[in-house]
Amino acid sequence: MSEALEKSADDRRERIIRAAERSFIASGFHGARMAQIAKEANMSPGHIYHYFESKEQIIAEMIRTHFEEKLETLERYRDAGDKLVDMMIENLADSVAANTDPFWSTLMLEIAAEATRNEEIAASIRNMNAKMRTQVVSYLSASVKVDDLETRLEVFVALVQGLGVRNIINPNIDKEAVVRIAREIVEYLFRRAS
Amino acid sequence: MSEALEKSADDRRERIIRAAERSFIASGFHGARMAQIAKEANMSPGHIYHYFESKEQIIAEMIRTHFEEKLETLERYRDAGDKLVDMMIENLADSVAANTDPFWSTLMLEIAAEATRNEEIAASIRNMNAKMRTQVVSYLSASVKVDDLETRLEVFVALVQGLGVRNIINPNIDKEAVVRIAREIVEYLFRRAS
Amino acid sequence: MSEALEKSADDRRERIIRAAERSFIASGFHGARMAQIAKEANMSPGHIYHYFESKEQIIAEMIRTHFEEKLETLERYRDAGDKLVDMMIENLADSVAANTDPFWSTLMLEIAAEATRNEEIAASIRNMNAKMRTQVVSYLSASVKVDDLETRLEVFVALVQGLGVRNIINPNIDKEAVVRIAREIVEYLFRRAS
Amino acid sequence: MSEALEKSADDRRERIIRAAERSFIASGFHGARMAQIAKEANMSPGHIYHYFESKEQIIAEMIRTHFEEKLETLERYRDAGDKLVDMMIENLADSVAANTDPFWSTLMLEIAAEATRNEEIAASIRNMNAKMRTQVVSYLSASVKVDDLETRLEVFVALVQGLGVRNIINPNIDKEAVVRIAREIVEYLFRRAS
DNA sequence: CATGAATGAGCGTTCATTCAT
DNA sequence: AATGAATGAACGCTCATTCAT
Repeated sequence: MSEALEKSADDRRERIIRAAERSFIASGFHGARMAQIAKEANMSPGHIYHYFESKEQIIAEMIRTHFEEKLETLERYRDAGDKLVDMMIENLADSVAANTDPFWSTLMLEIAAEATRNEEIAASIRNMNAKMRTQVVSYLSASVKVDDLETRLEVFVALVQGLGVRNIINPNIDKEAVVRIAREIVEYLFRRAS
Repeated sequence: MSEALEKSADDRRERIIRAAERSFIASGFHGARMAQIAKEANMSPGHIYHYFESKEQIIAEMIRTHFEEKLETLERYRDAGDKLVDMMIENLADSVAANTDPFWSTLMLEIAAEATRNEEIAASIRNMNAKMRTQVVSYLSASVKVDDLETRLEVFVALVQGLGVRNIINPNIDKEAVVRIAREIVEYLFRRAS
Repeated sequence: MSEALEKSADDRRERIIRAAERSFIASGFHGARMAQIAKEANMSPGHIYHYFESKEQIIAEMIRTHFEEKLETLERYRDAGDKLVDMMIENLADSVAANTDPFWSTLMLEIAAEATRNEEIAASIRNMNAKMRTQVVSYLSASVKVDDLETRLEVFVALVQGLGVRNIINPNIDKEAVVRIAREIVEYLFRRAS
Repeated sequence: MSEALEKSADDRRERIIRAAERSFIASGFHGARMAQIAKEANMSPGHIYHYFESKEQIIAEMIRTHFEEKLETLERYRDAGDKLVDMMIENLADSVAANTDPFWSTLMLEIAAEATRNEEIAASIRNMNAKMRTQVVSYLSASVKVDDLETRLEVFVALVQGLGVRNIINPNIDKEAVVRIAREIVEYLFRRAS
């Protein structure tokens, strides 16, 4: 019973976070109203406070959840060995698609903007980003032998995330063409370099 | 006299926009209070409404002003001819520095986020961005003979702006190393391609 | 069985009232939360509503209980006869102590304040106070022969309860010295007068 | 101009405090709603916050104002010399009337109750009460030569304030008769003692 | 009988905007 | 033109009460 209840409580938290996410995407962290989130979560505003202490906490937890999911996604590259760059190139279309997804890119924008304002969240993001970077660098370093690997990775991530921002400003970019070019850049960054 | 007054009114609008910009950078579009903007502009809150109809309008106008300035900046590349890519490469350190400047990148984030919420602003941004793209493409097309030039330009801009976002999440990136790598990417995009 | 259940129900009501009393003393009528009362009563918040219709009703009943207990206490003076004033003087230290007890005086304050707001409670208090006064007057009239006995009693009660209020404002009063003086006032009120 | 403005601001604060006082008497500190206070003050809720930081601050300031007024009232006894006790006896009817005034006694109740909950206010009240006590003791000590003067004063104040509380519980007390008896108690406390 | 999850009205407070001067 | 006092709608959040189990 206790376990069932716990699961249920986790479900509720999950539901609230997902509802909040939708609201945040639609209205921004500040524009999203607790009433709106409650409605999205099929819940009364008051009840949300059984699971979260404040709107602020929901934002923080949603961000954490997002990064954790990203981190898990990286696991699939763990045992790629020297096929990692191949995989990256193969998956590049997916990566670009994911980053230019209007929902995700909007959310990333909100998160980054929040980080410039809220030091607690900034610290948490820096920390989680460092974990991800360390992980990917460790995977890559097996096959990519360059001393500026971290910088190259940062450039790669900047490119992909930058495409997300550009897609907001100009949604007409030819994604296929972009992927074609990006692929060659990845080759340059992680293959010709090795 | 009428002209003097008009000029004075423009000065006031300009002063308000600059004040708003500082406030927006410090607190975000939503977080900036009209009272704060008024103080920055050395003006009473009420008086701002002689020059702007709403905070929303100030935001819109500030964004427009920003893009206009960017557009003007591009003018200096007008007569570069086939030296344009050289110039871009030469100026890359400055471009990266400008885009990773916390003030500017924060503002860019706010602007992009606002565009996802406010269709009027989104349209205006798309329009001004198209102008800029057209201009740069026309400059570049003289020396860079590729059929996917627009896409390459988009990739370049994504990279540089992406570095701005990354710099918020990870302010420790080695900018010199980044510029070194970015330079080679620009070479690849616009030179080897030619 | 029905009787056992009834008794049990009364026990529960009693337990709730005691729990409420503790909460009211700690936080005031308004400040005490139903959740807090429920916790004190080792009961779920919802279950309290099987025994009381509302928080308001708990307050009313708690006040009634208090006065009933006071009334019962007075019984011990019933057969004092002409020793009653002696007893009052003897017990004065205890009376002062009881009235300056922070718990009781806080509660008295809350009750009096509530009476100024809630006519139903005010009426109930007036009624129970009248009963007490009648009782004490009847006991006293045996030995104290004055025509303004009721007034003298009221003055006495005012003094003792007033000490309770003063003790909140100035907790450093020398209670022994106060009792010494109060004793002489009681003598004056009920003895020299006789 | 600056002085006129300042005066006006003080007027507003005064008006708010008076409005709050009426609301507090009617509904208690907690029961009184800012909207109600605003209405009483002929002001919008928002505007109150130009003059006070919070409801809490209004309460604190109202209490302070009250004590200051009381303190000023005491000034008239400053030069009474050995006529002071005569004056006290003469003014007793007024003192009792003032203390049994439903508005004042209700407010005193709220203040005392608040002091049991809010240490900041408790400290402020203790402090202001000490000032008043010191002042009256200094006036009285000229003519009343007893070593327990402070205690006697405390007993006197307890009696008069206690009558205020009693008057809430039993509004039918014969005030004239009470004053007659109280007068003799005052004589006993401050005259026979000398 | 008993729980505690769930509700939603209503609170104190903020702030873009308006208005009197 | 210019001020800043004034407005009031709307927010995040609380908590007495109800309801599903």
